[in-house]
Amino acid sequence: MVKPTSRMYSTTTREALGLIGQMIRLARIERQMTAGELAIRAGFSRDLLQRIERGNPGSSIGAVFEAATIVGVNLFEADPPSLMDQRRATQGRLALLPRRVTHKSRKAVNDDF
Amino acid sequence: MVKPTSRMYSTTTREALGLIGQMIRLARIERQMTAGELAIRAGFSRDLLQRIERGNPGSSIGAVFEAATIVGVNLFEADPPSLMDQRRATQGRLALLPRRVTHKSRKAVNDDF
DNA sequence: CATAAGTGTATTATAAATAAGTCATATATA
DNA sequence: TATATATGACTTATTTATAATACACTTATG
Repeated sequence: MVKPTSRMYSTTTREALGLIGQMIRLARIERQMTAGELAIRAGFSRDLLQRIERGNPGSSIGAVFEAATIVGVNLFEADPPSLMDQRRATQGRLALLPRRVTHKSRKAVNDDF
Repeated sequence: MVKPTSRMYSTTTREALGLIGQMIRLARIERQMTAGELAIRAGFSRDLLQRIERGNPGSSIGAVFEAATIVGVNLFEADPPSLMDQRRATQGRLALLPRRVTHKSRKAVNDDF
């Protein structure tokens, strides 16, 4: 069974999506690429690219990131090489935590951080 | 007609997705939230959250951003309030370009930037 | 030790995203 | 002005993502 869906998105999410779409579009135009060209290079349809540039929340994140990468919009970091470093650092922090957090501790927990 | 699909993703895209997934998972655990709790708050299934944390490229970008927002993983900017500013700035730059770039100029173009 | 809770993984149906195509419109160029 | 090209919007067929559910396994707590 599946709900009728029609999901809700926070303002932050919608703004972020609108922003990334605009950035992709701007970068594409600056590079003199047509929507069709970018779509082909990214490996998907022009239709999808247009939805991405419009900030459609349902687009697959892989497609969005792929388009962004091609036109040179850097995700997260202005500095691409740091991506792997960040990944490793994150992995390190995860390793410090208990192997599996299966249970929520019922002892008093200071939850504010 | 629809292609057999099975899309290809660049290394950069796959790394970025893995990173964002890890960051969400880490932030969630640090906040003592279970996967089920975060999924409910985000408005989708635990199944989807787990795919997101695993870096699945097919997940909808709206769902990923929503989860990230809830656990406090900031996209693009460390500074949330700047999001709207960025949006406006981008819109400003777009306004400077010809209303519609329908044609690729055939005059010599310096394409390197 | 028994119980409760969380995770990881798999399965199945259904809803949604996507590809492909078409058409109207706008714009740059000749 | 005529032509070629790009965009935006829409439609339809199909693929894919998603929700719901279930089960084994692990860990914390009583």
